[in-house]
Amino acid sequence: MRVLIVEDETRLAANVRKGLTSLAGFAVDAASDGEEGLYLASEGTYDAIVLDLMLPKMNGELLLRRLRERKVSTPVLVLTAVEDKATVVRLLEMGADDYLAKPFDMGELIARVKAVIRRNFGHAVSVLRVDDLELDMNRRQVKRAGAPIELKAMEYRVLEYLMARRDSVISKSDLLEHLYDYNWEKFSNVIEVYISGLRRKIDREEMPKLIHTVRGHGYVIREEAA
Amino acid sequence: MRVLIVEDETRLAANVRKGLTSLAGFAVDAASDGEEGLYLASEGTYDAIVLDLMLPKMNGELLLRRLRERKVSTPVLVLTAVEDKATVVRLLEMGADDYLAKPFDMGELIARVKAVIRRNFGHAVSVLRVDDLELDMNRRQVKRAGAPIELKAMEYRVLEYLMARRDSVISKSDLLEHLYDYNWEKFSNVIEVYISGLRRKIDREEMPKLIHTVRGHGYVIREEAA
DNA sequence: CGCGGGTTTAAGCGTTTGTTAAGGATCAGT
DNA sequence: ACTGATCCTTAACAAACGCTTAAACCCGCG
Repeated sequence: MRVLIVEDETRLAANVRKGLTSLAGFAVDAASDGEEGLYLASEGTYDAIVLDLMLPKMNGELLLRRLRERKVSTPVLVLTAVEDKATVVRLLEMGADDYLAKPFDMGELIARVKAVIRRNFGHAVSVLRVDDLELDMNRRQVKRAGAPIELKAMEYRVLEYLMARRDSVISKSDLLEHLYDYNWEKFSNVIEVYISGLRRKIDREEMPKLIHTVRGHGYVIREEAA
Repeated sequence: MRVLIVEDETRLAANVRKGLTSLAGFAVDAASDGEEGLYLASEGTYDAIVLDLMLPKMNGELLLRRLRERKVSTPVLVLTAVEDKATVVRLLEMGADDYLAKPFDMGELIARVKAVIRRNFGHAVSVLRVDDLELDMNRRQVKRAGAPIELKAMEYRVLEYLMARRDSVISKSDLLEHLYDYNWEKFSNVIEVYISGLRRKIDREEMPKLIHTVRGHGYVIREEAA
């Protein structure tokens, strides 16, 4: 998962970034003012945006409006300085997905960000399931047929993204975009290496294969029907 | 997707082409001077244009102006040699969609190109339907009568193009133009081969035929009325 | 400063795909 | 029905693609 933070207080932004990367395993980009934030957010490659309201150059409310005008539907979690009912209602109507009053607890922020992402992908619960394979997004734990499986951080992230979009074919560049920060891609076969590792651990021996490659397109995770 | 590069440094152009084709899977044409660039761009068949400012015969700024005068709205990403605020602002007002200062990271260029294309398309409807045949552009999945169908990359692209223009007769050269780079005047029967493959998978047995050939003109995909 | 895990790059190898080519089938005009 | 043109299908092969393994790299920690 890839998250954008739009926040001018660099101290706070650094904390949030640290929390989201180390605790949630997300790729995080940060923008320090409204214009840069809108610019990055417009690319539409993020799975969620954490948006402060008080910002230089363009305030968060305007940013959100512009973003929705541009038909970017990335879920947005708003950080408000004070509990201002009217503002909050307006923001939610404008397309914000959740809000959090400062000062907030880091654990709660992480939980909320995960929640909006989950909702956006269309499942309310935090356990993703495909056949007898399950992935608990909160505990960061994976099981196949009840047996726990140890994954490296990157393997987990690849699997999580594939499972969040089960039944859809995900291209390698799509995966790269959502697993790494920075706005660029790599000439590399990392993804293939991780897929290889995942298969060794998940689709082993005589079990039905869940990770399928669609040559020329990408990968899907799905239970084989026919 | 089809992208035009207007750049006189052939070395750079070759790199960009390689990146866009191999990583993003786009078809790429290149023009080495402004006049040729404007000529090709005016055809309006591109999904994005990468435009250098310093060019022989006609500079990029003029090219962009002419292009917009002609009401061609293809998104344009400008490559500037130096970070010159005034120029950049003028270009953006003139209808450029993004810019990148040289030297740039290849991955970043690719990401930006994809971003402008995404923005331009909005989140258009992504599932095409003809009778009981459906093609989901997001999932890259094709079904007939509910049953999923496996297609090769090229077969998929042919089908996608035909379905996007359902009910109109598409000539073979039209298909070739959209599936390959510009300089494709070779005699070839590739299209016939793909159509053959598609029929075997889609119009099978006793199902009503959806892919029709119009002798001397091309192919149509439509549900047979009479 | 070296160790160790995780991450990334690089290279070899087997498989699939894109493309060409050739022969058969079908169509339209005579 | 004959003929030339157009289209369909199959087979073949080089190139592209994806998988795997091993080695290089990186970074935190002792």
